[in-house]
Amino acid sequence: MQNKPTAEPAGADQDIEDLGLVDGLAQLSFLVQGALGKVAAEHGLSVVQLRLLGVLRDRTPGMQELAHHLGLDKSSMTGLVDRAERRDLVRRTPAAHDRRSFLVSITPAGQQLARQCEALASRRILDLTAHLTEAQRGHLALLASALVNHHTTI
Amino acid sequence: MQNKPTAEPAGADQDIEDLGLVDGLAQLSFLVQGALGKVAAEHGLSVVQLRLLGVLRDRTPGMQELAHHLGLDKSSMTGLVDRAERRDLVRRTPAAHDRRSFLVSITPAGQQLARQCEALASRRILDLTAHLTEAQRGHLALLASALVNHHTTI
DNA sequence: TAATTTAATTGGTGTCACGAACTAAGGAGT
DNA sequence: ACTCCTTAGTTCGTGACACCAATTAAATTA
Repeated sequence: MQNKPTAEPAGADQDIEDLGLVDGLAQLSFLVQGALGKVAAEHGLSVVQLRLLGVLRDRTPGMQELAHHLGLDKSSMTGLVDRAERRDLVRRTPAAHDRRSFLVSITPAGQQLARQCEALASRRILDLTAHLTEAQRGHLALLASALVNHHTTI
Repeated sequence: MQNKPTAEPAGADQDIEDLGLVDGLAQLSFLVQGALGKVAAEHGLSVVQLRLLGVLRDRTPGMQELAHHLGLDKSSMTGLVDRAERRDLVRRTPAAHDRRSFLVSITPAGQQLARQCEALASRRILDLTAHLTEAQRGHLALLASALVNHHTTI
């Protein structure tokens, strides 16, 4: 997931080693997570908190639902939301029809922070792709979207 | 980083929303990290440990160097290598020319575990891209490689 | 040799993740 | 109504991780 395997015959553009799909995506994900991590850190957040805010931009799910969406255990959510709530980034609202459950929503402060992080993240991720051509960036965006869409739709 | 922005005019293939480069890559990275996390978990590892083994497949760096490569603080490395060493996945060898430093290398057990995880990770990541065409997979691999190569070369 | 830099560790704090056990509320079935 | 079971969320205990600041020991420089 991290090494440079046997070099390919000859790179078309420059000396680009084809890492293969698996290593390529794995390492790409580390790069992106690193970038997001830095952005989050600059605002005193963790990647998970940042992701939480991102999720809540257009949703107001219950704890359970949120846990499922983030791929976390429900017990992990309690602490996550607790910490975010303590910073006034997020709010728990009693659900209308079920006195056991809460709806988690983002606060104005949370929205503002999220927007700041987004802007920064955009710049950082664009930096990551700075050496790609505009066409390549577009292509990459489409391929990533295609992949992601499929797996969030399901 | 997580929402579905304004839909594009009309998807070429199917109803693919273009998330844009930033959201697309961010969400893709979450998917990939999730997949790697599951693979690691199935073998009692964390993503970081798995990555550590990956790095050591073709390197024998010092602690410092390793920390830099993983983007971690040197103090984080001590614990990381400690835990891996405790499981006999990794070994500290005194460096030849500097009695302060150690070279970290992977053990046979570590290599074996790494290979198992690689195989599993390959399958899982291929599953992620199952609905892409072979050409798209190839393209994605090349774009990811181009991006990654640039940022590990620098 | 003395002063500085470097490699790594230690100790302290906080985040995050999980599983197991628990509380409280909703629903089923009788 | 009244058990029985499921569901939503929390609590508790444990461990991995990550950082910073401070420390030790070796190497380097002056």
